[in-house]
Amino acid sequence: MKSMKISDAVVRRLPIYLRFLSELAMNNVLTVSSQDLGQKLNLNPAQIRKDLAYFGEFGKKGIGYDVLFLIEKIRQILKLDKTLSVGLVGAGNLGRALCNYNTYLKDSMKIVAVFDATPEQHGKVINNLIVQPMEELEATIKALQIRIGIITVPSTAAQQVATQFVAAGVEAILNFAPVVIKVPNNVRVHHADFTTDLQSLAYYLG
Amino acid sequence: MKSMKISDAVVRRLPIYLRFLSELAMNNVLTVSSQDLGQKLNLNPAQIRKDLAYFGEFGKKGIGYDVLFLIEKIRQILKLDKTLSVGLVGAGNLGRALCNYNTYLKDSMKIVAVFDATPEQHGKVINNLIVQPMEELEATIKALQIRIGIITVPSTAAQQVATQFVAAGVEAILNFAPVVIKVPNNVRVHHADFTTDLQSLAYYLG
DNA sequence: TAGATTGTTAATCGATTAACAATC
DNA sequence: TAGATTGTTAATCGATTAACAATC
Repeated sequence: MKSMKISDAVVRRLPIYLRFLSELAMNNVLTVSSQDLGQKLNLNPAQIRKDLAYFGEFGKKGIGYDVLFLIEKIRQILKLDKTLSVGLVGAGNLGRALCNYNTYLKDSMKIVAVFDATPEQHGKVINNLIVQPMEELEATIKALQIRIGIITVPSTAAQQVATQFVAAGVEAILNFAPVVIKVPNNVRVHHADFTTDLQSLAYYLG
Repeated sequence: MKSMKISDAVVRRLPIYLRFLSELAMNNVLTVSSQDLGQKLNLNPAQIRKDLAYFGEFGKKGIGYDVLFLIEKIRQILKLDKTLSVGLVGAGNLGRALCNYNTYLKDSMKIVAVFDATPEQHGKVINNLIVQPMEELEATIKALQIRIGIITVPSTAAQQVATQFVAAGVEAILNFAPVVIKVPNNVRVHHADFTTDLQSLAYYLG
């Protein structure tokens, strides 16, 4: 069980469970069944039970899952039980917008440094963060122990930024640039490219 | 072949092919093999051939695919050969950032209307678009024949906006709010939620 | 022709769902 | 106890990959 390989599909559902569970907790709901969860999240209850069972026996037969307990467990699984530092490169419109999500991400993650290649941006303040030049990227990432990088630069610069992130020791990258970037096997990349999302949507028009 | 059901996984790769093919075209590359494509896009060549073969015989044995021809075909498949009108609700930081992608989306899609619930936003101009009140949503969507909607409002308002979109005749929705929204079966929703992307990334930290 | 590459079938792999004994 | 719901196995479903004849 311990060393079983968990599929990405499972991992990507965990934050969705977490979010809904947090909402339940805010409403003082104490327990929830896989049936409830499935209904609210448009997922099969068996799938939810299976997803959670990969990591332990979190539920009680006949009762369901304790909301607060499950929140704690999923936080641990996702390594969100401590605050993770995030660095962002690209202080354009999108980058600045993302910086303002810090309040939403709350305790689990925090964007702690912003970089940009254009000198005009340097020194500008975004949500209490000072935009730094690229030359300071490596030193800052190491000093602040940044393990996750966000890329919001134009496509043409994305690969170069990814390479710099990796060289500085970043372990995971969220890439918003509409281009496939390549990194070593030990670094994880997720693509958050809304242009491809939009284009694939068009296929489903009647 | 004509009525074969294409999986979402396939549809979501088509825009990625399209983007890279456009880049090749800009560099005056005339043909490309599935091997080349696979290498550049981190995909299996057999998968690429199979994806494309769902829609027709676009390649030439021994040669590969004609770049311009394939671009045209994928545009047709994705219904991107004519300009699609897009409406956006939520003129916050993220919404404003997305409006500036109009130039990138070029001919295939265009955000043509922006709405917001807060009166302070009404009348403001974003990238040549005037922010309209929600009361005008339905009339504007019908008048401009908007078929795709983007939601960039807070989670608490997302479901309501989705319902309004559907009522106004929108056929596909890209939801940036970190919440699962429900729509009728004939409407397609894609979730573009970077907070869950980020949280699932954390799982892969060493 | 020889080499390259497609389109497609078959094999493999993986993910989802159904079913149900265990049990709260 | 009776009803509800888990954890898990088995069945199903679907997606990816390998292999190769066809052919440019």
